[in-house]
Amino acid sequence: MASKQGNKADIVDVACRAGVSISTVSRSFNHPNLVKLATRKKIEKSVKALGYIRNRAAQAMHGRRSGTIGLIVPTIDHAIFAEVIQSFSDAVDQAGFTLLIASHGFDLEREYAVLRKFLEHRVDGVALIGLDHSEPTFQLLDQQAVPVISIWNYEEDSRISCVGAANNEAGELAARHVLDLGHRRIALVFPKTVGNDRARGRLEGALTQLRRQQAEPPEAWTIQAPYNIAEAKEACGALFDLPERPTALLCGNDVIAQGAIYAAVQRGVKVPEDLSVLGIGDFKGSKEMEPPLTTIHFPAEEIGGLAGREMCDLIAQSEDLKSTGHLVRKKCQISLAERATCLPVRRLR
Amino acid sequence: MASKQGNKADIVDVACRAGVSISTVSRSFNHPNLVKLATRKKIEKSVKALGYIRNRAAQAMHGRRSGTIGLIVPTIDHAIFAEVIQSFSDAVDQAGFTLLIASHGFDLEREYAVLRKFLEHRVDGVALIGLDHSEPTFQLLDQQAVPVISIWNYEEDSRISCVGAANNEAGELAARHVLDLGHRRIALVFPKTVGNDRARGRLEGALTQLRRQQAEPPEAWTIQAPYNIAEAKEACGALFDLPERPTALLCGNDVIAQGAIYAAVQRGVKVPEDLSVLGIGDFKGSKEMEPPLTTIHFPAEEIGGLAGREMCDLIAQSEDLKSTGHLVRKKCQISLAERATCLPVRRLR
DNA sequence: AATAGTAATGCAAACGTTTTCATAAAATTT
DNA sequence: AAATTTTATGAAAACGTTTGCATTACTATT
Repeated sequence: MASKQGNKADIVDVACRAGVSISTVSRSFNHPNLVKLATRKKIEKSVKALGYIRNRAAQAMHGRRSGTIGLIVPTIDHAIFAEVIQSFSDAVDQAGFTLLIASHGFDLEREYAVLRKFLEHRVDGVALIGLDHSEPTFQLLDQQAVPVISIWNYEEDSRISCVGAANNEAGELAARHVLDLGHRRIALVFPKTVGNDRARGRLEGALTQLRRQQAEPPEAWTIQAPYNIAEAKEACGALFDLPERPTALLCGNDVIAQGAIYAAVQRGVKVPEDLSVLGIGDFKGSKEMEPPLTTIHFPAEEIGGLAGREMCDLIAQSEDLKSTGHLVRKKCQISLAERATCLPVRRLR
Repeated sequence: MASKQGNKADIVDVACRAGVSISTVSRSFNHPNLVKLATRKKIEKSVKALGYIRNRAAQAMHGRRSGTIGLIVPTIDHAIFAEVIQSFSDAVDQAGFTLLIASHGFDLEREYAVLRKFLEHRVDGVALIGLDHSEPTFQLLDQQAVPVISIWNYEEDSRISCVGAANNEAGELAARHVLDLGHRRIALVFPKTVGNDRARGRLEGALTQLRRQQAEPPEAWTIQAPYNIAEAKEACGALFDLPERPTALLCGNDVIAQGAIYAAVQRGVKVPEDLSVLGIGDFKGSKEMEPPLTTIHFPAEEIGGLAGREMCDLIAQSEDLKSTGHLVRKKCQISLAERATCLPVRRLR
């Protein structure tokens, strides 16, 4: 009766009921080979009967790991991150970790606050999206010496370990493709780049490439839109309503591209005949769109999984603290996914 | 020097450096009004200097709350849940909680395992999606007497507290609409319903309504497709290739509807002229599609936010344990979002 | 049968906090 | 100026584990 009363069972209760000491109970969990099979059985029975659940908080207090990993993302509510979060989650889950997730809404100050909160919970490791973080964030990470990994971006001189792709390459690749198709009248739709190095890298890469070929777009053709269909559609609509229309549109990601295509359809602008549209990201469903979206493929699942496993490794290493603490960087390959929304320019008109 | 050495600062270190006892330091965090301003300043300075971060694990051990809430979802990688997860996260975040998230991939056994793991971490509350859970899950919840809430479904006789909408009503509403438009040749595309009461409710609601009007679809017209564009597109494509084609398509959610529309476009089947398509869910972007998707609106954000706040309330109540522990149920209203993918049947042909 | 070695267990200290109770100092009342 | 109340602080017990060390109970060796 007393056990049912919400006063949850305790290792002491388990020990009593099994007629052994608490040390033995603890050992039977952590080093089963050190306790006799018969005793283990007794303990197990007692655990079952009492509905005992171990208290990780108490374990964590012992300098043991908390068994948690903190993941801080700009937003959960997004095709972009959902996939990478899922695969990261699966990877660390497999290693027995529990995931703490928080979002900061692209606000680097909130990111810092969340990091602090995670540190209070004594997470064994921290994963961040991208490499753009506030100075206090870097310092805190450094000072607390917590294993940390950045997901999504690759940079050879990154300040922290990273697993991801080179966003500027994605931008270049995208620009090169439409350029190769003969386009010169090219417009750009990208989100705000402050605190978002993914977008910045892509934009810069694209711009570099365009400049190299004397095809830099006029100011009216480089517009801003956040990563959401509604606003992207609206922004692109305005672009299409301009007296001069580009022949190709480079979009910051696939969501923007989708918005752009909807805006085009709405106006009777035919994609790809009247307008080539290129996305970046290759989100789920982009391949199935009609027409299928030409885009730059990012191996989101691979990145998330790799990052998750790397995170676990980093944590394992930090355990035997002889670790030299050097950074690890993994670059994942991106590639052009040529589908149906881009056409050579000569076929136009 | 000793402080920088990874041997992280401790409340004792803080106390020493500030020249006060640890009790005072602890108090200055938890009951600031009980300690003199000057002392508090000293402590604060010491905290800053040492880079001290409180240890919630140690706090949690004291019977205090861990400050965490566990959220268990079928999958993160989904338009459906992303939105509700985000708003739930925001709500509990605002109350100072940290969110533990795990997914079970629509596997109720894994759900149980995850729940156990969360309980080991002594989460202050647990949120689940839907009301379909394994018996052991319910028992564990009950026995551990942890505040729990179910998100997404409303049922008046639910076994646990819930915040959500009535999925069968959504199904009925959807069916009624196409019926009202004069359709009789109606096909159904829904995901597997085992362990997914959202889908089951919707399907049953739709079927009930259709039967009521003698419009139950033939077996070949009730097909299965998971919640993902690629497979939905394929399944619907097969449906369209049948000798007889329905005039209306009821989809289990908006993702399936989108897949269906792509399959239609691919085959030159015009939506809505040749085929009316109705989604359920009203995901982000559904309104912006071309043509804009007619669907059943689910207030995902409202549900997530409400659930988050309710979760916090539940936790607060469980604190003063005089709480009678009665369930709370909140029903959110769904509604038909009439847009452009459904047309009255007489206009066909 | 005595001895050494090993396997299984228990005792008690530690982990980093919070909190109750006691005490000292300051402010208020008489 | 003494007595009382209030405010600020400290000492120590508690929370639920793990683990090093000590002890006891077996097994194998001589």
